[in-house]
Amino acid sequence: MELLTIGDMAVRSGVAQSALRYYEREGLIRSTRTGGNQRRYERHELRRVAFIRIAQQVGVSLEEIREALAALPENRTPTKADWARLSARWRRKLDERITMMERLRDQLTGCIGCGCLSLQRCRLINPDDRLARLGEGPQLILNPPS
Amino acid sequence: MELLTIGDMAVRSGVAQSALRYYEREGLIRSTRTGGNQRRYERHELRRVAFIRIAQQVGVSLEEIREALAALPENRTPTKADWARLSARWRRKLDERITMMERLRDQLTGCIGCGCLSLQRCRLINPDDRLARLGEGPQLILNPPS
DNA sequence: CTGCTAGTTAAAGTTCACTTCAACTCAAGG
DNA sequence: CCTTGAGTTGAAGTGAACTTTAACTAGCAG
Repeated sequence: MELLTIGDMAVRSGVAQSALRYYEREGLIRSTRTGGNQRRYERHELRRVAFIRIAQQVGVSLEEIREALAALPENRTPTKADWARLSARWRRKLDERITMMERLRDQLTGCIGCGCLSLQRCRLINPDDRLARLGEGPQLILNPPS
Repeated sequence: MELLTIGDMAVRSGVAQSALRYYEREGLIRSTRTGGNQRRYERHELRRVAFIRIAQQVGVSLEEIREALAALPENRTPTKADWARLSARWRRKLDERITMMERLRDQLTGCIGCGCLSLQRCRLINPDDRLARLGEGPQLILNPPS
């Protein structure tokens, strides 16, 4: 089995056929066509789909994922090195997101102690007036300092 | 300033007025009305809004948040203890979510080494055939064992 | 009273990520 | 040749979480 049908892709990736067609329309994955106009996928497209689903779990939009995948070569099958680069970048995104959630958790824990949870007013969520210039809302959580 | 107008709420919570009205329609927050039919919010409603936004950051739907907030008393201003109970439950949700993202990160890191990312086929994402009966897709990530 | 700002409503519109539908084609088996 | 199963399309529908719009009212300064 050289190329995969859309049915194969759906079963092996756990993603609905309609979603795969949608991803293709949105430029996230690609396929060639048979004489009878049916899609055929190279096996490495499964990795793209895997990457898409993993990135979605992290809360990344399809638009951002599309941009990230654009870093992969158009004309040749991506190598391990190509995927490694992409995955390393993504690992950083994941780390940032985990850090943000840990901060959120720690602040919530703090708020259990003080009984607050009052956004701007709460020194645990917004401990520094300096943050005020960044805008309204719980800045430390929404726009964490990098 | 005893009660807050919707404008005050919007500024102090960083949430648009239209969103506040929406939350009220959906039963997430409450207000009283003036003689002229304008909304007036008690200050503790700011905490509800804070909680809503924090929970959303964790990826919880408004429906789930509504159910959680239902644990707060209807007839009296929530006490520190009320908020502490709610926050403690939420902390558990946050911990679970963080654990899931750490697993995701570690698996992605593993895949940088092996260059894979092939869903079912990848032993790092789906290391045990036993998982197959749970359905298609990268089960370890989508339905992590509790 | 005139303006002006801040608030009210119901209803319609928006974005994202898909799914569903209707009508159609293609390839293989009997 | 006929049926069946898998595939195709564009268009419309879905649900979540809001936002926008239009037409209206309330409260206050001058």
